[in-house]
Order: sequence, then structure tokens, then C-alpha cells
Amino acid sequence: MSAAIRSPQPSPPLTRSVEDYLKSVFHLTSQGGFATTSDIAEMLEVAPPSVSGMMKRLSETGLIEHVPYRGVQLTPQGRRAALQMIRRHRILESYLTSKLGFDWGDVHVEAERLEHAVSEKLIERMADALGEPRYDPHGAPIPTAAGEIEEAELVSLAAAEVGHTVVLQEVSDEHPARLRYLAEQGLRPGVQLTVIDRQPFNGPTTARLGDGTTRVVGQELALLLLCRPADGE
Amino acid sequence: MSAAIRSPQPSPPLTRSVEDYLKSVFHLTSQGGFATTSDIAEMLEVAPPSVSGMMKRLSETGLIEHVPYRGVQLTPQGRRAALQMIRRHRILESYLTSKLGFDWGDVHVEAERLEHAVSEKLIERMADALGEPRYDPHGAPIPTAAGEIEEAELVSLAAAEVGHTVVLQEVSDEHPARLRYLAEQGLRPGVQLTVIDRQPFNGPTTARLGDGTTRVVGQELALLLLCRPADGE
DNA sequence: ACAGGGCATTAGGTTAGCCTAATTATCAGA
DNA sequence: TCTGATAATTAGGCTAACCTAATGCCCTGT
Ligand SMILES: [Mn+2]
Ligand SMILES: [Mn+2]
Ligand SMILES: [Mn+2]
Ligand SMILES: [Mn+2]
Repeated sequence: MSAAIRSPQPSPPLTRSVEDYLKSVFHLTSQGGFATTSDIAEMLEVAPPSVSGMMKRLSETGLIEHVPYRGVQLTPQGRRAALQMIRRHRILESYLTSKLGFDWGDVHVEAERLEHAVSEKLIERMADALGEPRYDPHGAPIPTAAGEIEEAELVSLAAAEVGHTVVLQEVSDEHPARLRYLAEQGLRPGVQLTVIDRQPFNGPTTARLGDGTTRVVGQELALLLLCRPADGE
Repeated sequence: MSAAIRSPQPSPPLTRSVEDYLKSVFHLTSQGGFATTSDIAEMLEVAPPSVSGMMKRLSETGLIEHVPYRGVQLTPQGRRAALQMIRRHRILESYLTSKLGFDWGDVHVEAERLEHAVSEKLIERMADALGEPRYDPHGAPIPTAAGEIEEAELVSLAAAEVGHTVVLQEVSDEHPARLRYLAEQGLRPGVQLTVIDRQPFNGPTTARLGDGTTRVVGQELALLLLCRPADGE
């Protein structure tokens, strides 16, 4: 027998854990640079040695590039897989919210489990039923089925200049209680905000809504409200 | 410290494997009696020793009763868990069929994965959106949220007496191709069938449909078509 | 140049869930 | 009653994912 060229192994499906690690690395490297062991560990709520072990396996399977003691980055293959998971997650959140009456605070947890169990076909049926949405309920862009994702440079409300008018674009989707509070305050993606004051020493930002009412937002929360310049600016 | 009474351990959530084993035991004991190791192994496509090992664990956690070398039965707790999984499975199949345009041949595989990832809340939202359906797309009864399931004594088309009229009630949901064939033939749950002939030596059954057309069904398939007497009989 | 602190990795161990091979129990037929 | 076939269990091993404790690397400040 001559040494046959091994054709690209029919790679086994990724496990739930692997899928979540890839998503973490994607999110932690979205501004460029490396994802560190401890950041991944914190995000996934596992111990650092668990991450080291997984990183070794993932680099052996070609999903990430690991520079020891530096951190990791996704390979093109890893990035494709991560974007597919993010598409699943965000389509699920959208579907649960629009079609099944879920609160936008509750969908993240549900999607975090379902994203590993749905087929490609089911996701595309949901996307179709929704009219191919481009943003999830929290304003995050949904990657296309082909693996493209919109990248916008957003500025947090905590950093928006006083006097400027911005549009709230995206909100972190992790904390149900925080999301419910924001909804009560009318702080949903798409709302227009004019920054009318900011107190010093990391103090609160005051903003006026379209209806003339105002909101005072502490810095911790304001940092999580990602905005883009209003159209007419 | 006095020996405190250990309050009922906050039992960890069941794993995917455990849930599937419980469902198998339920199905295999639905006619009474014990589920055997080899039947479970065949149904789940695992080796018999895997079943023996799992049966030991499940009887330690009180989900099944194991009589060595005889087989297993569900405890009330195991039965509750199994029925919950069957409800999830069948609601999912119904939802995918009615709301997302899935073919009735494809939904089983999809539900087999999703049943382990959906929350109680999601299932109840789906059930609500469907109007609390009582049967899944294959005619199988859906357990209630409280854990009640309808039990009907059905007779297979292969056993229905010649001359009698029956209503097709339920069809095995496991084989996509078979289900597509049945749909083509108009053999869906609810259809009325008059048995007009049966050939000897396990030969085919001939039945007339409501529209006067006839179908010839081999015994293997006829055994899987479960019927009840027509209303007016 | 080097001492620490902090982070990452290695070492070693656990549990769930599977496997194959070896052993043992059960039951039917001679 | 014995004997063989069949089915079940035990023995022993593997991989994925986690953990804690021990060790090693790297950088920064003196
Ligand atoms: Mn997840
Ligand atoms: Mn989201
Ligand atoms: Mn099914
Ligand atoms: Mn299943």
C-alpha cells in the first residue's frame, strides 16, 4: 500500500462545550488581539486549567491558534464555526421574542442551551418566518447564513459627548433583571437619546428621549448602552 | 451535631442520556411487564453492558426498579420524568410541523435532540400557540403537563378483520422515508379504511379509503398502522 | 539583574457514558 | 438432571470535561 493522502477527515460534530469555547474566543477577540486563558475561564465559569486543556485540543483540531502564555485566536475554520453559533443564538432569541412572546430578558438563557440542539434547517426556517432579521432583540447584528457579520464602531452612552444626539443600538443581553429595567425605562434599541448632562468622577449621564422625558443612567449601566450617531448628525 | 434528617436532595437535572433511557423503558413497558437489557440496548443503539451500567445508576437514584436478570420498570418518579420527555417530544413535533412547515417524516429526529434542551416554559408556550393539541403529527397522544396520558387499545391494520371499517389513528414516527410514502398514499391519521381483503401467509391487506380508491399494504407496514374501530361500528 | 506577583500550564484525579472481552445466570430441551 | 444457547453482568479501558494543587513563565519595579 502506498501512503495515500488522507482526505480531510469527516470531522465529528462539535460538542456543546467546544461550541461555547469558540463563541467566547470570538467575543473576546472581536476588538483584535488575543483571548487570554483567564478571560475565557471567567466568561465560561470554569477553572483556568480547564481552559488550558481545551485550548490544546482545539489547536490540535485546527479551530484556534494558541500562543502559549499569550492567548488564542480563531483560525478561519474556528471563526466560521463561532459565527454559525452566534447566528443560531441570535435567530433563536429573535424567534422566541417575536413568535412565542418571550420577554427579552429571558431569551438569552434559553438560546444558550438551544443553540447546541437546533439543526441548520430549523434555524433557516425560523429566520425565514421572521423575514431574515438583521438584528436580535438586544440590537446585536445577526451573522448571515454565509458567515458575514456587520461590524459597527459603537460608543457607549457613558462616552457619548454632552450635547450630542445618538441612537441606542445595542444592549448586553446577559442579565434578565437589567433588561427588564431598561425596557421599563423605554431604553430599547432604536430609541434616540440626546445627552444633556454628565456628572464628573464616573457620575451618571442624563439623556432626553424623543418624547421629552429624561433618564439618569449611572456609569455602570451607561457603559453597556452602545450607541451610534443619530442619522442627522 | 445530631444526625440531621437529610432533606430530599436537590436532585441534579437529568442528563440527555438518562432522559433517553427513561423514555425507552417507558415505551418498552407500555404493555406491562419488564423492559429487558437487550431491548433497551437495541432501541438506543448502545451495547448491552452500557445498559446494565446505566440501570444500576438509575435504580440507585430511584428512577427505575431493577430485577437483576429480569429487567426494569419505571418507578412513579421515573414515569413522571419519562412522560415529561414524551410531552416535550410530541409538542415539538407538532410545533415544527404546524408552525414551521416541517415534513412529518423529519420532525422526529429534530425533536429527539431538542427535547433535552427546551425549558418547561418554552414547551408550554408552544403548546399554547398550538391550542393544546392532544395528538402529535403521527397520531400519538400527547401527555398533559400534569403527566396524564391517554391509553387506547388500538389494533394494527394487519390484524383488523376483513369487512370491518376502522380509522387510522397512529403511525410509527421513526422512519422518514416510510412516512413520506404513507403521506403520498393518503394514509394519515384520521383517514377511514374499510378492510376488503387479506392474503394468507402474512400477505398484504387491501383497504378502501373514503374516496373509493384502494390501497394494498404489505404486512410489515400494515403492522405499524394502528387503528381504532370507526365511530359507527 | 533579579525578586515577586500574577497568570498559565502541568500533574493528577473524578464522573458520565460509552466500548470489548470475559464471566455468570437462566431456561429450555434432551 | 444435565447441558448448551442466550442473555445479563462484571471486569477493565477509553474519551470528554471538569476539578484542585503544584509548578513554571513572564514582566515589572527596584
Ligand atoms: Mn451555549
Ligand atoms: Mn442577544
Ligand atoms: Mn417522535
Ligand atoms: Mn432524545
